[in-house]
Amino acid sequence: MTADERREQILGAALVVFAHGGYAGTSTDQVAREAGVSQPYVVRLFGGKQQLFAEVYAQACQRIVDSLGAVPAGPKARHELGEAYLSLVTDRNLLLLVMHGFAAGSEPEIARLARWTLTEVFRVYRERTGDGPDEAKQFVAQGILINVMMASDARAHLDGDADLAALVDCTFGPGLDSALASTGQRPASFAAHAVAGAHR
Amino acid sequence: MTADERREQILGAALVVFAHGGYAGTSTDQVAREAGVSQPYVVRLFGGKQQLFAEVYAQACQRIVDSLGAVPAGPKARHELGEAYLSLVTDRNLLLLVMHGFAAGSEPEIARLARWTLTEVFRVYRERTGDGPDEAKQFVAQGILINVMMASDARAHLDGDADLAALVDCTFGPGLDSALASTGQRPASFAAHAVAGAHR
DNA sequence: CGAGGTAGTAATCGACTGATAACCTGTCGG
DNA sequence: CCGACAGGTTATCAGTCGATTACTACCTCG
Repeated sequence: MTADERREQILGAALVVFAHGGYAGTSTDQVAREAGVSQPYVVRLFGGKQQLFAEVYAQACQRIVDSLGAVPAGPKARHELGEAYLSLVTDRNLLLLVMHGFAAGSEPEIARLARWTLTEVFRVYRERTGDGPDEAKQFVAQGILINVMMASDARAHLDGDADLAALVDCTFGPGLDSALASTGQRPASFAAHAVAGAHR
Repeated sequence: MTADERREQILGAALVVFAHGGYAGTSTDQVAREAGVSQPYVVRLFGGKQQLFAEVYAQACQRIVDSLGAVPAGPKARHELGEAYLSLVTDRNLLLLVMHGFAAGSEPEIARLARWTLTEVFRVYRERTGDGPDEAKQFVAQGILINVMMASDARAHLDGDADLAALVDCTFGPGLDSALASTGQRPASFAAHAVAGAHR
């Protein structure tokens, strides 16, 4: 296997384990085992744990921005951007990783990427829909709320809590269940997508 | 010093360092040094690192819910709840800790507290204002957006980025700067507040 | 064949971490 | 004075982690 392919494979593995444990809570050895390679190789390929995390996080942010950016402008853009986002958060690993990034305000580079992602989503929404800043802000806020609800696994704990159920109900609008029907942890298409994205 | 006083003092110190590094990224020794005691004492007082974090996190969630819960019902409730929240996030440590909790969906107990906090804010908002679920959801979403913007330090990075500036502008409504005028990292009143809150 | 580059691994190390055990110290009732 | 308990420390340990070094297997081109 070429080094580029390995890189993308390890990035995929790192997404899974970093999403679960965050940066500090995950060892390079866990990443290596998930990817099926040795731990020193992971370190050498990426130059260190920090750089590995930064690459994984940057790739995740890029995926979000790319996915929303692919929606064309027009009267249906509002609806399609919502659908695109719901389809993104179907990947729980992506979602959890983004959350970890939001909490890592201590690391300047990660915080920068977090700001960039928020700003891009805001900008793309305005550009594609023609809406004003307030509507765009509400789109972003709603997206983050969805993230938090998914991260804390709210949909699996509605039992007996009518308030939580009401919050979940109106957070995920209609058309949610269609998007979440296929909640496979890691979409089979991702590895292929990542490899295809490699530059060679 | 009484053990109860020490407990509250250490909880305050733990809030600061956990907010910065998260659970896994913070050692019990860092907590101990911040509190001015020895590391084994921290471990023994709380029974372990996990229990310490759980207590700190629970206290933080409680502070949020209590603060919003203190707002009386009435026509001005909408505005006062917003003000109360803005005043809460003035404490960057509280905010960052909550973010870390949102990202820690792996730990069931932390995720439970996160859900509980979201639900309580949602419930209290509806009860105090009489608004419907959609308005309450938007309040919650806006609150989390504020968290994320503060955590990623967006207000300090507006330079040259008109989109980010627009997002920040309409995220923090008017009356923000009054609330943030005193953005000391750790309000001087907090330590006293914590100690005063001890049950003795 | 053999030189050289590419893709990896095994072995190992120093630093750090959470936890435990044993010990110290002031104070207060009898 | 003295036991005893609450508050707190020093010393220490076993495990884990990120990183480095040195090695190996394989391919490819002259």
